[in-house]
Amino acid sequence: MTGNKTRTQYEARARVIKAMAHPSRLLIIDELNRRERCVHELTEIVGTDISTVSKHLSVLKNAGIVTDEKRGVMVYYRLRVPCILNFFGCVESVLKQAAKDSLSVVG
Amino acid sequence: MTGNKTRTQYEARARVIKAMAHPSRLLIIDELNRRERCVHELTEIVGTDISTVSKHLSVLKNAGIVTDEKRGVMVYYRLRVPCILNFFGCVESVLKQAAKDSLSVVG
DNA sequence: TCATTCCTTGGCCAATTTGCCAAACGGCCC
DNA sequence: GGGCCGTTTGGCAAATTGGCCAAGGAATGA
Repeated sequence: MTGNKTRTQYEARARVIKAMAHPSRLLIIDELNRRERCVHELTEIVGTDISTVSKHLSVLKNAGIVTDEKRGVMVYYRLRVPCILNFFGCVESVLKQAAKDSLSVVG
Repeated sequence: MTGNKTRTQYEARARVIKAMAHPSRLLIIDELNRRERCVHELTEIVGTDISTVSKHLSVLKNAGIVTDEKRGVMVYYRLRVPCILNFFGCVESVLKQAAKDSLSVVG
């Protein structure tokens, strides 16, 4: 029964994946892969309102993808699971394949 | 924008990831990794209305994750990019880490 | 204490997503 | 043609998301 994967497990996975499914959050993940960053820095990089970035970060944090650490007035975020980046390699494969067949995803 | 990646590229990636970000679609991907399946079979596995499954499949297809092939009356779907599955390994890492800190994602 | 800086939260609105039902489409066989 | 089966599409309601603005902490320094 629980032999393999339950619906609950798929839901858990989906929550993690969903947390990544936004351009700004992907940008944030990419940036945090380089080094930790405070919210203010990320806001400049992303280019939207700081409240919006803060909400994106809380989505990522809630999904277990990033951690935060308060040092003084600043809150520094960093990636919690480095392998997230391999992930992107695969997504690129999809996009490359899609490009061959000129699907609309490639945008 | 800081790096060599444009917003457009992040949007393309997000579209692919977003297409995966649903429990039923993850289940479908997992199943298609075993072997190709027609819509009717997938409907039994997923357990929702066939029209709902069909829409999930069109999301996956549009993202370049699956292909379909009509043979007679049936439409068979299969994975287009096998590495999608490695992807899950990483998601599991996230969940495992999250479990350690008992975050809510694990649900 | 007060002001400043950094960040988070609440409120609101527009846009998107998900599910079902019902209807349409497309092969196939009689 | 007519009927059946497998699949897709349209339409609708409920729920979720993403963005901004404004207000609410929390740490620091004057």
